[in-house]
Amino acid sequence: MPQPDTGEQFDTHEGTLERYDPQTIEPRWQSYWQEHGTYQVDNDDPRPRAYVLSMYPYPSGAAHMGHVRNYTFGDLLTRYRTMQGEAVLSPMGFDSFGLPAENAAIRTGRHPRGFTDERIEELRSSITRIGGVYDWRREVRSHDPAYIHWTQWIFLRLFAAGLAYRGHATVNWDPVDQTVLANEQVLADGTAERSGAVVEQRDLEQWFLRITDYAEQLLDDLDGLEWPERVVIQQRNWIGRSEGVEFEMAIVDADGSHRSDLPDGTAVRVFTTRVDTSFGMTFCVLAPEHPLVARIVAEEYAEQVEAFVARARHTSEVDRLAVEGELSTRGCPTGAWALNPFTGRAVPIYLADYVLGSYGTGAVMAVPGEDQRDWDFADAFGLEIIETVQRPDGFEGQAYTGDGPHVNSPAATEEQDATCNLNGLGVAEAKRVATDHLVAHGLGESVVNYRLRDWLVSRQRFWGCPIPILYCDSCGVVPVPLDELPVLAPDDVEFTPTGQSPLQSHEGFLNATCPECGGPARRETDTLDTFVDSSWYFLRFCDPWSSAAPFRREAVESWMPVDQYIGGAEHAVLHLMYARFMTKALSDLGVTTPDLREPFKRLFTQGMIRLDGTKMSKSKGNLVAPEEIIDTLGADTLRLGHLSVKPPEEDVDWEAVGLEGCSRFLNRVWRLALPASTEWNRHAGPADDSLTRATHRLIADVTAAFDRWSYHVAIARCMAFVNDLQREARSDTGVSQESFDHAVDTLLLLLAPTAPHIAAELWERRHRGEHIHELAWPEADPTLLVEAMTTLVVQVDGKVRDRLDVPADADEATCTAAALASDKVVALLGGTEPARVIARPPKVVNIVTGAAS
RNA sequence: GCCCGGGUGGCGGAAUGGCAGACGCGGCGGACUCAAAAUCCGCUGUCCGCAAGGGCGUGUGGGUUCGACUCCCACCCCGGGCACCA
Repeated sequence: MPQPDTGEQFDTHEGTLERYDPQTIEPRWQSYWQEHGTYQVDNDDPRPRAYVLSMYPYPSGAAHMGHVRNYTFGDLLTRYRTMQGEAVLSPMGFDSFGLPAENAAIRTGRHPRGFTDERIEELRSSITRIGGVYDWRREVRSHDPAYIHWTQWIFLRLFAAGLAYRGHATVNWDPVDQTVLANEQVLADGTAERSGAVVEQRDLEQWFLRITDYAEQLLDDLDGLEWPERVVIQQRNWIGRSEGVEFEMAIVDADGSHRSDLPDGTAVRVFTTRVDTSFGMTFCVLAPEHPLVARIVAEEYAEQVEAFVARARHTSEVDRLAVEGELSTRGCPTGAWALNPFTGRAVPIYLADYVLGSYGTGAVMAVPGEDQRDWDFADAFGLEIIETVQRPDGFEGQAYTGDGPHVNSPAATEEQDATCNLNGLGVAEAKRVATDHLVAHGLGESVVNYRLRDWLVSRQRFWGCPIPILYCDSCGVVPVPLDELPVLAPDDVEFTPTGQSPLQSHEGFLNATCPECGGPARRETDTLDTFVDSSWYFLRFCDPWSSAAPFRREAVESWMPVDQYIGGAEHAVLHLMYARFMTKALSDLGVTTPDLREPFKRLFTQGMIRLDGTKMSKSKGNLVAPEEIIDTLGADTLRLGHLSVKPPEEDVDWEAVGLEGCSRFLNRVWRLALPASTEWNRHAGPADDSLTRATHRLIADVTAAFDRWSYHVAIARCMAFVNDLQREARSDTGVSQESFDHAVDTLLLLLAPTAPHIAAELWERRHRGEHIHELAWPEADPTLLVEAMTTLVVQVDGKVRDRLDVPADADEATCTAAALASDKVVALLGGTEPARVIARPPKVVNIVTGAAS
């Protein structure tokens, strides 16, 4: 039994209790955890392993509230699971390449490294002051030469495997940040996710990673992840799997005969998901950039088509997406015809800007009867509409996309009937028959298309990982030899206001020797998207000391996959998709193990912090500075504020965070737990049964709430417990010393993950130097969770009319008898017999009178 | 348009078919104090009532059930995602 410690560790002046002062206790414990390596884990740790990871931050200087929220969840989980006996890998690092530092360099002329290093130190200090505990020995920074080395090594492995390639494509150009962007970095409205600039389209030669090779796996493996459904759906949407059929349509004359000006077999390939509606195809549409356009266009339309194609090319993606435009101006006839293989009839070929050259085959068959967009186009150009699916009764729309029996297919001739008759079939069955028909006649085949495009990774920026590639006049594209890595950007660079990367004009960097022929070569000046850095950092954390490889395979095997990943939902598609791709690719390349297919087993996405409805993030600055709150109320109060305000996955308005209540609560805990406190009426008598039971109930409730991430409920339970305990310990009867101490100690253990500093301080004072975070999480005694008496709710016709105390093990007869004996029930029944009595002992008895019905 | 969330006091929210509103904020009243702060005690969904007590109440309308914030159907509103992807 711990005795109240009135020793030398602190002073109590006569009658004055030492005040709770987070300013003195918080730094003390932060140093303690760091110096004692409380949260350092080694790769040969014998305890069961857990990997808890918060997304590593871009170093933007002092932490903002979003960081606080993010890292509080990760930190409490690390502490909680450690108390549960696990070796928790809890690393931290910095995503330290990126444009803010480069833009600052352009503004000030100062090298981004110094700027970045300073901000890393500021952020590290902030994170420490929140009480976040990490194994800092494992820190990684994207801009460290060692990290650059292995990022480049990975890139070269991907290159050797054909997963990194240089290709020509129409790409997104950000005129403000002066670089190309990946599709994922462009918002739906055509603006850049980072800079907000309207993105332009440019045809450029760029570096890509072949993420599309993994489209199917990226989709299928989503099923095995314990991720928020919302994020899984976003990834599914982004991958955009679409099953359909591709088939060829011969280019013919209007009467269906061979076109003598074209070589035999000239055909356009179309992709459709509705091959069952092919009999309703009345025209066909090509993307303006379709390679066949110039060859098939009829002479009398040549000028018109040329103008249309030129306009489409110069129209930005934004405008092309502006649906409001007149449909008739968005399409253009070509005068060419294609043969519908189902009907044997020729249909006119049109161009339309809404058909994308980069999706499917860049050409579609148009079935206005069953596709609204085709209907609109047919309407605008006066084209024929054939319905091929029977409309349900009362259908009033135009195109019909629902199910129903097929009609009008085939079109009348007996000859067609014999090969492919869809009439009467439902959509699914008709698709099967039509597909079989095409395949049997060698006209087409089933295909799966994805919306996902390859990941564009080159950036025309200085402050990123250089792409380790050389261009030699005689040997072409040559990878930098592995033993020459890392390729580092030079320090003697000048940043010009034009925004152009200084690498592009730095002779010392540009000129190199071709490792293959020994001749002169030019260095690649583009750097990698910073999402490449962050697509493997979680692997490096497993073994950041490795110098012969990015990490040792055994180390990764022993920690991966991440058990709990924590971060913002804004990365739902970007970072999380890239990291999944990289994990699969590295597994296939043998860099990791064959069974490591997914990096993050469980994902938690916490809500954003808003102030006056606006997002508080790195781009909007520190609208409320966490440091100011730490300086006044303390980090523990700030942590509790974040935890108690709302369910963690929801967005939070800063105004809703109740810091005062949390601060008051911690002050109460302080006075309750301070050994010298004389405020409480404690006696030496036997243990107080009801308090002991309440304490065990608290353990059970808080643990259950933790396990379902209901931290706001866990804290509410602790607050209620403190209120009750205070009331009892202030009463004339008081509480037993033994039960009181058990209650307070338990409370401190339960608060150790959420309010770590105050819990550590009070525990040390109560237990002469013991360290709470090295102790085990308390366990509730199940026998004490069973109450002797319980409240029986008595309902009459479903309405609560009385509450009775009954033994917890009361049987049905007892409960029913007690309920029927209740004065209120007797009065309500007024002597009549109840029609029915439903008893669910010992919780509820519902008495049904005949009167209600 | 499609897909996901969500709608409960003045506010944030709690309640996994069985006591709606735990806990916190705010508000009102009181104790302590010369006074204030801090702390403590009480009240605080709404309507009727002097009171005892009762009516109503979880976006709307139906349904299932002895019993619905909870399950089912339809709808309205808010937030987010996707959207010429053929």
